Amino acid sequence: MPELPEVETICRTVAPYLVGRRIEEVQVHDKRLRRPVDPEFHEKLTGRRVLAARRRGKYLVFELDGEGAWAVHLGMSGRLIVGRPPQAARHVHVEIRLDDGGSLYFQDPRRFGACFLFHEDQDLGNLGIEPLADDFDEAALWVLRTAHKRLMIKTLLMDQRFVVGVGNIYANEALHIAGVRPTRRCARLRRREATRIVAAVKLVLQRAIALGGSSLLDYRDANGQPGGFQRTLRVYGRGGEACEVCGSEIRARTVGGRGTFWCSGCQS
DNA sequence: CTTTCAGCCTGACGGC
DNA sequence: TGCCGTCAGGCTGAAA
Repeated sequence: MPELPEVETICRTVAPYLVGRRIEEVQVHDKRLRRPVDPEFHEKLTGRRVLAARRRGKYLVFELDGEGAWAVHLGMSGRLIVGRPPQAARHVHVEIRLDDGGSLYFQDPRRFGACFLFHEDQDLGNLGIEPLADDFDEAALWVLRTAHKRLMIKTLLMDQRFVVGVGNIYANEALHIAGVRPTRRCARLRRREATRIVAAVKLVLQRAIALGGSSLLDYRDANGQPGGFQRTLRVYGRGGEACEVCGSEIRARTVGGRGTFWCSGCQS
């Protein structure tokens, strides 16, 4: 499930293959993504040169010569694969050939992803603060919590309009590190806790990027998960187990339709 | 305006 | 072995 660290890692690993290259050929095999692929996508992309690769929230953005940029969202199950076609060639929806003979494949079994051309970043939607940027600090989180006092803190962290890139897994993990229950209403947050949450979000994302860097490019892993990351999970998916920090039981419930986990001992 | 929630989709997994 | 039901999750758009 690509969240910020996975998208960041993919961005870094794909960039050397794409940046500077001209797109020679585009084949769209299946337009039926979450956001249907523009019928003219292949015409509009063919012949363009990729000038840069960057990430905005969970979007990969490839700057192109001429007007506009190309965005890829991986949804739940999307992958970008460079080099050879994926071993299981099913669900490869977009295939791109570059001027150096290289290829890029967009594969997405669940088709929750997106692949489109756009002009301004705001066309990507109303996206919030980048959590790893300096402007995501205690003061920024405090402003958000004050504007949305009734929301649960986990819901706030996961809402892309407020903070981008933090998905379900990292929201759960960050709040465990911060010692704050996911169900806590923003109104009842203390300033000190906001500080801890900011630090925990940054920590968990940076740690995941560090772990994700090695195993993403070849995608041998059946799930495309960054190697080693799952072993570091402290609460996610561990409902009923004992917390490794304090031994208390890890609780589980649904918050906003998402699996939510916290330690009954070290999160208050 | 804000907040909630069903629905999109396939693969994995458990039960029988 | 295989069939069936359930669940997972990011995001959208409609409803409350």
